[in-house]
Amino acid sequence: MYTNLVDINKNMRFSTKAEYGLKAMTNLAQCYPAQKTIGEIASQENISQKYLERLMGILRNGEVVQSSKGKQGGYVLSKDPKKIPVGEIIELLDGEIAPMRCVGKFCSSEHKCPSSVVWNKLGVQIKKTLYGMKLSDLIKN
Amino acid sequence: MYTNLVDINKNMRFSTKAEYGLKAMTNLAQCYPAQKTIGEIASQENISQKYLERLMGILRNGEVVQSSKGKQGGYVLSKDPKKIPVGEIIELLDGEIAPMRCVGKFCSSEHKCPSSVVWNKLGVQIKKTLYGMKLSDLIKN
DNA sequence: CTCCTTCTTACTAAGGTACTATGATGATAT
DNA sequence: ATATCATCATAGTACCTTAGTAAGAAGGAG
Repeated sequence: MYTNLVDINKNMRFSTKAEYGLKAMTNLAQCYPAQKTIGEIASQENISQKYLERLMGILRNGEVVQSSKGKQGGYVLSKDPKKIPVGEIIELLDGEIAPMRCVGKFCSSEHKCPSSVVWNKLGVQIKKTLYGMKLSDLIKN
Repeated sequence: MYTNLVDINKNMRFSTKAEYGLKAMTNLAQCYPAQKTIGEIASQENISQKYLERLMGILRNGEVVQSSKGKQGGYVLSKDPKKIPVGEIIELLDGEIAPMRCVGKFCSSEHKCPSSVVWNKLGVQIKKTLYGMKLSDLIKN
């Protein structure tokens, strides 16, 4: 028997950055258009506050949230949850979605390997799915 | 600016195991029902032979290929390429596809987080896409 | 018996994730 | 002003996975 080279897929999986970021965003969506502090979000979603600070920084650079400093500071969504696609949040945090590295690096357009069809088709599917869902679809009210 | 916590997505990407394995399988599909040695496949697809040996072992355990040892030995597909879904090969090599760990570990069925909707929906989509494609779809003839 | 294959385990370098630690910066209430 | 409370930013670390390499055992064909 092979030693467990394979057990459960760690590939083809989003990081906790995406998980935490999406949780924080849905949390903010639920109180939109009110604001909240990172401390509140972190404790409600059970995320390390310090780690979440960094993630929120990325989301702020990506302009899906706005922040205000100092006392009475906090975070707000910068748009209506109906207008924020889930895919945008995930790609901000995890980088562009591309299920395989062979995009222009190994497989150039002249020397395409047959399996590249799979990765391209899948990439399109994933993006379509994630950009079709909006933040507002994730909250019950 | 944040130091490049994020640059290009390394998550949500298949490993080279899946890449190499799929290349090897399409290679075998092209000469089906003839057999080939690992050495031939490795050099044609530009993969480390030793590494490929291990991957082929996984595929053999998964019963998508059959092997014969010794001189005149080699590998054959165990079924017609039309009957081998791409998803089967990938899941053998990379493990079961689940885009987020929250399947039964953190999010139990009673305490579902809103974002789990995303991961579940996406997982279904990905599997549908990958099991819809057969090995025969990847070869031109 | 000796080639030529597949089969198996053990090991390792490089790199990424998921944080923690430490503090700077800035707004507000007193 | 100054204490307080929040965001903003950099540096460092423990752990784990990937993507191999190294070394050889097992077994069939001639």
